[in-house]
Amino acid sequence: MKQLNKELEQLIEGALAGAIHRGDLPEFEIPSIPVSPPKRAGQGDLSYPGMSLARLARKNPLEIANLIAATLPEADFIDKIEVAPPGFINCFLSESYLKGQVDRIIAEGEDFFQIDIGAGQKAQVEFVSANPSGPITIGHTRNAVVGDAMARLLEAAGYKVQREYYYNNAGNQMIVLGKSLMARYRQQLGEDINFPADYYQGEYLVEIAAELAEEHGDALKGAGWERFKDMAEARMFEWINRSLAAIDIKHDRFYNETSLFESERIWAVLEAMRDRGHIYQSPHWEGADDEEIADVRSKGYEPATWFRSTSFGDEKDRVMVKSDGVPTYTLPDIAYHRDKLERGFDIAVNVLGADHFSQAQVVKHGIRALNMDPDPIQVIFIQMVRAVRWNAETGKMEVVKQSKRAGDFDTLDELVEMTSADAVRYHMLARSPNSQLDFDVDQVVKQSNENPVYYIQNAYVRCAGIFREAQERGFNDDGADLSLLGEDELKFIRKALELGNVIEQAVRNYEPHKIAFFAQELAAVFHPIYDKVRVLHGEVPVDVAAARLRFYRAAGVVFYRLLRLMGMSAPERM
RNA sequence: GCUCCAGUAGCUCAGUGGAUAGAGCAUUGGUUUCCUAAACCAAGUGUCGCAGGUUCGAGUCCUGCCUGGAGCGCCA
Repeated sequence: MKQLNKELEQLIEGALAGAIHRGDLPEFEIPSIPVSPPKRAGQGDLSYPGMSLARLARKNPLEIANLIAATLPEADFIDKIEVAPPGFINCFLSESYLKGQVDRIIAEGEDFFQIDIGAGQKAQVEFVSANPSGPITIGHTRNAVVGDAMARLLEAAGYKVQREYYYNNAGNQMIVLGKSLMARYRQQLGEDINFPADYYQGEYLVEIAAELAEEHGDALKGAGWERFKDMAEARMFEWINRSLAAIDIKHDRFYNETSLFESERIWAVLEAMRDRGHIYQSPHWEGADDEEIADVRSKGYEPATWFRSTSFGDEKDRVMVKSDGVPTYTLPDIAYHRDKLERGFDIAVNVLGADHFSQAQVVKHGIRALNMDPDPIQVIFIQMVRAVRWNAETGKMEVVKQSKRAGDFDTLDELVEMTSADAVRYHMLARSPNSQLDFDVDQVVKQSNENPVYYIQNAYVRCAGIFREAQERGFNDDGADLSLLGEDELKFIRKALELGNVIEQAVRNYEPHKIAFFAQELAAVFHPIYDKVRVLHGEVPVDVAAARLRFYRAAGVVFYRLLRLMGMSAPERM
């Protein structure tokens, strides 16, 4: 389906080129100025600010606008062009074109506004990537929802998309996880043993230990922490997948951090960086001040392996391999991203918590140090999530304390249990990733008109309801004459046709939340029409009813598409 | 101290350098012989954190400052 704003931009640019060619305007490079829907009625459906050209064309903006309007070629979607001071060119869409879109929408179905800015290029979205040491938390959930929506939008924009989870199953944390489970298991067997403060404290390890004791009795008594690590990891992996599946999220690939160790790729990466002169051995980094040096001395460190990331603009150099010979998290992370780029992704979106900002910068420096272009790596930083709740006594929003007491929650599982997968997805998505998110527990729990989740889904339900009823009455939209549609229906079509641009903006700016706001806006256009524009009613002539039924068929298609883009279900009934 | 994010209606937040700044919730009043009222209609609320600057035009861009959050580890 055409993106009308793009079409109009091209027509205007063509008209400008013609005017320059004829000498009506002086020679200048035509800038790309976006056409957008104006805010007010009477200003048309698409608007181009001709004033932007005044300086370049050295001409009165109104004159320029008039010149363009007069020479703009005809197009099937344009009804008329008006010029408004100080220099807007307002385009009114043709009614017959709009009415015809109803059939186009139905024909495209689930591919409604499948655009092609990706042109089949390979894109990857790496998201969640939570450490397998505990359940998916409310923070991971936001990451999951944003990442999956981004993947769906990239698909809608014509990219081939792979969803990947970087599975941090290497490093000290996994050792601690294994030892924690081992200690819990022994406690289950009745041993009175110390459980250190730096072990994983969560109740879930106690539960797993209890299951192990049930299954194996004391048969695992002599097993080492490695065995417990493997069992803990397997359970965590299964748990994480189950939690994510509950909100309809599935990764195509889990990329194990350990594979980078086993294949020795991390060492290859380190050597490649060393060959280019970015690696050195030292007890402290080259730019360390006296205080840092004194600190290092007091700790008695042997020399470590440093990456001179300051060459790429970093504020200090970073340790790649600790003095005990164990790599930091950063080295495999760089190796991982090199691998991503070598797999040939044109876009590699990385959804990360804002607390990973510095780390992501270092990885990009590392990629540059390998003489590779980090440009395909695009990072969406997600700001913090807090669960909040209205306190009627203080009259303020309050942060919900994370606790296991009834009513409070801090995991995805509990969140879904208290609300619903759809509610979680919508509310986590309907916010700019750059904004901190206050997740209002009570509002999400409410299943009423106070909740935009159901407002949007109900639009689809209503479309489905009309069809159910029509079918029962033996009525259909065969041979519908779309010219019988009225201004209300056209209003919906106009809004629905903005979807292509919404998808493009969301993809180009890596802002998947835009789709959630658009869905809400479109539902707000739909519901008043539903109340007003009846199909199965005695006073509606049969031919008009058929046209309207076809319209609601198209509306249903659009809402289905939107709900799927957000990863939400499209129920036929509430 | 440095870096990043945010500050817009009572609350939670949208807002492509364009026209008279928007939505949901909350508040108030109304609507159903008709496809599910989880809906609709109507009403009110703004120093867009502050001060400068750029521009024909700034909530949006630049500079400085204030407030809140995140980061600045031989953790992952």
